Amino acid sequence: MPELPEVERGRRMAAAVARGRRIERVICKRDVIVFDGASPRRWKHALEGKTVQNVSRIGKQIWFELDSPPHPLFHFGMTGAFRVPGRRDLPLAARPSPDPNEAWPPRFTKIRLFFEGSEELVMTNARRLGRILLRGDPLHEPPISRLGFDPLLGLLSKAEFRRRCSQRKTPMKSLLLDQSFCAGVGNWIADEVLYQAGIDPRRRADQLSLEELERVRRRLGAVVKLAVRVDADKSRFPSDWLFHVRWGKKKDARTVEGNRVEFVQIGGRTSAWVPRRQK
DNA sequence: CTCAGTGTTCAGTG
DNA sequence: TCACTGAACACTGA
Repeated sequence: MPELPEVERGRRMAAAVARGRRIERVICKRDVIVFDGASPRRWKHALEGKTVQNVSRIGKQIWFELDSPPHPLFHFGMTGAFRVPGRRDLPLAARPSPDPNEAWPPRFTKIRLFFEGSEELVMTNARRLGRILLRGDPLHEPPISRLGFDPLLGLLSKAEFRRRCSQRKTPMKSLLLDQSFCAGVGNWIADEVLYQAGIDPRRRADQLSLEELERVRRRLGAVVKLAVRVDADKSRFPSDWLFHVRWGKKKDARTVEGNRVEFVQIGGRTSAWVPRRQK
């Protein structure tokens, strides 16, 4: 379930386990898709004995800075996640009491990293749309080099945001999802931002007024910041967010704040919006 | 059995 | 070449 806030939670979890520690052992599943052709042997060789200096994130990409290249880069896709034993990976409020029968390593584990101090970090990926890659200079190579601004680390200025939006004829919803424009936004964040900004998601980016664009920019910054502050724990998202009604089946008869929620396909993605509030 | 899905990429179109 | 669209990818869970 990874958009920027969930990925940032993953980054923090990984940092807590890995930062400053030496990688003692690596176990990789053979998966040509997720590892983009790299063999388990190559991964073992690249990581074992190295120390993790830092864990960084831009958009939905996470990478470890090791003491020497290549550096591992993780992308969760639609279903990926970091896990650590004992459900310590879940947000506090959502953490069930420890289950002694919990399967470990979890189903769909792709890589297990064992650190000094008996720490373990696992990445799972059920639907194999995630990627685990090695990069010599992660920041300056794809996929990271192709990313646009990260709304948490570097929200664009009003003028620059306006300038870039004014050259795009695509629907505002599609633009927000474009990782080369804005890194880390996914389907729920885009819908939430447009709902809070009061903008019809189908409207072309270049046709929003300056005042409307500024509302979008501000809500983008605010939604992401708040979601990260509560560690992507949805139960702590404000109760008036569209988020709480956008999921699941039975799309008819849903409301937020008494207003009807509609669903429409935009750029191939289901978009939830509220005609009464979004013009 | 069918279909949608918190993501990305790439071929095809104008 | 550019901007944009839609299908494909892979597989689970409803």
